[in-house]
Amino acid sequence: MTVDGAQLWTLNQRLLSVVMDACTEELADLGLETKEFFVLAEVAASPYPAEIAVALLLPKASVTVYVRNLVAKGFIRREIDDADLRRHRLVLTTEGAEARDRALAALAAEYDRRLARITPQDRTELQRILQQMLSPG
Amino acid sequence: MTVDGAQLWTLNQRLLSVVMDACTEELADLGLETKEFFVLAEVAASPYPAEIAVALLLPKASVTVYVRNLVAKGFIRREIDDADLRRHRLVLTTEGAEARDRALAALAAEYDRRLARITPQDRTELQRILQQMLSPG
DNA sequence: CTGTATTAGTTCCAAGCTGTACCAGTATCG
DNA sequence: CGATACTGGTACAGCTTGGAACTAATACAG
Repeated sequence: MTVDGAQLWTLNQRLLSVVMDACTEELADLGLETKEFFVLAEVAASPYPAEIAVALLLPKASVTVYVRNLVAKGFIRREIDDADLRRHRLVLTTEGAEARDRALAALAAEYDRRLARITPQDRTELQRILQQMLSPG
Repeated sequence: MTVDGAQLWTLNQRLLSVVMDACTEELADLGLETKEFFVLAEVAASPYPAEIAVALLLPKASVTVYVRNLVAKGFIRREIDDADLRRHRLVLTTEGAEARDRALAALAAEYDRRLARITPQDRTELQRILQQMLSPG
């Protein structure tokens, strides 16, 4: 018998909601809104607003807002890209990198609380499966 | 711990975003906003607004709006609960059930497109793992 | 009964998000 | 070079969202 995709999806969806909800307060303590955190965490991999928008499936206008906030909070810094003067290269500040790491740790801790219920073997399994499902194509 | 919880979380999060984004248009064709769909899909299991709010981690005020829209679209109907006159028992209309099923099918199709990359064995595996992680505690 | 506390659902309005229009810099073509 | 098309980022107006206050029904104590 095949596993029901919709059911599986709902299950997964709910899991992520619950974990994120549990972390919202800790993120706030670090001075981060949920959406802002996602942007902050993406800066290292995608240092330009346009790239972040694509990576996170967010409208450009929204990224503008989150970046503005993150700059105001001193978590990131804008630099002008010498190669393309329209671009704002985003750079993590020391505080930004620290906040991001702490936020990721908090998230991992909560997720780990869930992961702890399954065996290490299952965790490796899970990672492999998700990676496979997410791979481009 | 060999598997990084934060990484795993991000992976999973991204997968769900991508799948949901891919379905948004199809849901719109059915006359459903994304959030409305979640409410519609929950009505059968949680027939009262307050229950839906708890189940979906949504504020009551938001549920009010989505329910209003779903009623206006003819997907659900309000009935007064004889046992408790404050309560609005929500009932799926025929159109509502049909729209929900089609939406779920679209979602499952997209998720299946991803699931198709892994073996049936892995799917069962995945379901078991997620269920375990989500179980109350 | 009356008074107090609790719960279901709504309304109000402030805060948040995003589509659209826009400006500035780049690329290409003649 | 000048015209046209495109891309990066921002501004703003309009819609969506959700916290707080509110109303109506229930529960229960005295």
